[in-house]
Amino acid sequence: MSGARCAAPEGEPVPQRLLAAATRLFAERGYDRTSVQEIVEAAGVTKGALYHYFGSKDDLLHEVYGRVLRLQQERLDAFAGSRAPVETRLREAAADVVVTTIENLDDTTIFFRSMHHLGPEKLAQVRAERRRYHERFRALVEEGQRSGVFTAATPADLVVDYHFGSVHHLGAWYRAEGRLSAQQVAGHLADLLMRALRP
Amino acid sequence: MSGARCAAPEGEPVPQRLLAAATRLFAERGYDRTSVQEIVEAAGVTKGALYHYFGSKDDLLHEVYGRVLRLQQERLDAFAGSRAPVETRLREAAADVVVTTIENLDDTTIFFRSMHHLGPEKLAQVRAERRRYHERFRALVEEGQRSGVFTAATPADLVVDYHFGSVHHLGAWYRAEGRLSAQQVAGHLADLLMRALRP
Amino acid sequence: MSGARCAAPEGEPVPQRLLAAATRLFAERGYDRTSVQEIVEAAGVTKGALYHYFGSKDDLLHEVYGRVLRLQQERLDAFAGSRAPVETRLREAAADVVVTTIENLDDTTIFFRSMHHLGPEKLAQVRAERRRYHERFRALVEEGQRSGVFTAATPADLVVDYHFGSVHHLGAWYRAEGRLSAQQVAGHLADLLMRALRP
Amino acid sequence: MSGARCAAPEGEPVPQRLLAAATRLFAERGYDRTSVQEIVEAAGVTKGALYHYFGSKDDLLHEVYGRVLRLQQERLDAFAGSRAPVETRLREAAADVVVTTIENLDDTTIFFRSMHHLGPEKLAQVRAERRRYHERFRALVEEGQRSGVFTAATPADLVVDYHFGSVHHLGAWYRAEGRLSAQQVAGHLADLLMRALRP
DNA sequence: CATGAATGAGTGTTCATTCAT
DNA sequence: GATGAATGAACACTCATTCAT
Repeated sequence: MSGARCAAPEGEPVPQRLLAAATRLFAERGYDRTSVQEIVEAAGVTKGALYHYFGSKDDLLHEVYGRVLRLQQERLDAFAGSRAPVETRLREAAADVVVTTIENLDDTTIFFRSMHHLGPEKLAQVRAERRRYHERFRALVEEGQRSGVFTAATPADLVVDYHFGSVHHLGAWYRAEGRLSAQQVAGHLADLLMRALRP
Repeated sequence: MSGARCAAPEGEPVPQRLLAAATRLFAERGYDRTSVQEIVEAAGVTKGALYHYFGSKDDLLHEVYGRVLRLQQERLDAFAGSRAPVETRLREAAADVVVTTIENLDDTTIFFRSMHHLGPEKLAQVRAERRRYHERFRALVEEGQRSGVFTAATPADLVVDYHFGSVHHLGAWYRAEGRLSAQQVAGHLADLLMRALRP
Repeated sequence: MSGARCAAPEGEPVPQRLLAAATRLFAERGYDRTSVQEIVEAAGVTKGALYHYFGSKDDLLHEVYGRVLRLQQERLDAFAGSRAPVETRLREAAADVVVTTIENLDDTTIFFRSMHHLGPEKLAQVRAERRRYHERFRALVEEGQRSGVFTAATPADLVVDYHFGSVHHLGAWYRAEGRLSAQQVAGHLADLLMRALRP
Repeated sequence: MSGARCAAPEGEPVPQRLLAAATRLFAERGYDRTSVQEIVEAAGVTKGALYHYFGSKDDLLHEVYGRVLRLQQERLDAFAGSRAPVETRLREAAADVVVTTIENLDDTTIFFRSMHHLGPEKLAQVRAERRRYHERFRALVEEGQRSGVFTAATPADLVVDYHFGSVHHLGAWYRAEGRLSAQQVAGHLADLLMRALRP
């Protein structure tokens, strides 16, 4: 009866097991095609346990978002805050967001596909954090434009949306078993961005 | 009974009214947050009428897809087939897909967000048409790379995914009432692509 | 466009084609699993045509019943009214109802399975005709019992229900492609009845 | 709120109440004239409760079948396995199936009228159990035919179908408030069978 | 005579959530 | 902390029937 019968090991704490199961299922079949029943079965717990730790189904979604937002914000802060020249900082940040997106492809796929299932106040919160991330990235572009190492022909926020568009889109085509590693893809996409910014 | 009480004018034929209502609602709140009941109310008809013309809810989605796929394929064919130099042809195609995406922002938003709700065989069909579109675009990039007017540093399909990523992403940020017109956005995004391809 | 494309030949009049199609479909999948749409498609006409000739879906059922009731009543009248000895008359009637049931197995299967779908007044009418048929048959049994050629140990109506039970049940097991012909089955069942009635 | 307002007493467990309500309604108006809504109202619970215990509407039907099949199989085993002479064993089995059919007339009426509403795999299972029952009964007939106490003029399976036909048919005419008790009917029908088998 | 678009009440089923234990 | 029976509103979809043409 006990032991390692289910995918989620009983060693890990219940909330983590629930979150892991939900993440996998949301990415596999989408938020609304996944029932709470399926999540608790995959996590090897009962419905009561889920509602003990999470207020609702979309709380789970919110937690997934929190995880990926926190991760990306932290990494961006690290790259942007270095003392390297701006083109190095932007390049590394641009490549890193690709790598971490691929490494957490489930989370980010869910992010961009299921946002609209959050309730209004959680959605507002997520959007605010997202905007902060965008602005931080945009500041790097603007810094380079002001100092002349990047062309100012294109408004900085368009540049940011251009790059992030391709990042969002990774879930639509990137396959781990494919020809290119995460690092190779990141290198190529960062190259494209840097070339597009040459004066 | 008569008059302009509902959003969908009674003058138009019922199938068009249904499709218009569905498109708007799918774009506003997503495919599965939209009930069939809401669609028929918005169109001013009854459920029976909907199922008289469409086999299922996801038939409506499929019709939206058909419309946008046909439109984009035709426009790409026109641009790609011209006699202009390859950099002109690619630039115009790249800008045009932005303009038509913005002009049909509801349809394209639905497209990229709700694809996974189609049944397997409809999904396969849509994906096949989508792939053809991609390949046509990629052929332009490769032509330029072979003739040396574009850099070959980045594989052509990555370039295409890079550009289309930003196109898919338009629905996430473009607002008609914003600062930039569709043409201006298209010009900027095409510039970014062309600069990224400079040798 | 014209010709013999559909199962129901266009040569036959429309009401007959409808009735034939309905009979086949009712027997195949039951009354409620058959939609009016399927009937008209199988008959190669439109819904309007059906409602032109028949007042409702259960009118079709009623017509099927009428056909089989009329047929069986007529045949029973013929056998019962002959001048042969009563044991011959009963035996022949008992065998004949088996043969005609098998020859119209679709109709009779529908009859015994779908009766309860008729509206109250049609149901009453069918039941009345059915009862007349039963009574006619019972009269033969009683005649033989009074004259001593049949045992009177079992009440005549139980005898009739015994025999008709096995007739109703034919649809559950008889297969045209099976080992026994309709006549052989009829012979055996009539034998069983006659032996059961021996004094 | 409390009290004896509904047919199903609140003392009994919910699944039993649902099954009892379903049995009664299926027998009264047939499987498909009975809606799930009517069943839950009769049982005094909600739809959610029904689907908590039963996977689907036809699961209810299947449960009814299971009950009657189990009962009849057990009783037949008891009678067939006794040490009495074969004519006694067959007579008692033939009479007993009539008594238990009458005592569970709702269940058996449903059985013979609604079988075809089961899904394919459930139907196959029920048919297999039914066939076992038939074969057990047929073995008794064959045993008597081999030993010469029964005539071999009629094939044994025809004899079995003859008798079971009349059993199936009981629901069509037997009324508890009628002239004959279950035992009396059973006696008469067993008599008919035994007389029909006399050499 | 016949059409087929349109109706509207109805179907079985799902599911996030609650709460007595 | 955790259970799982029970809720109740919502869901996509069906279909016999009607009626303007």
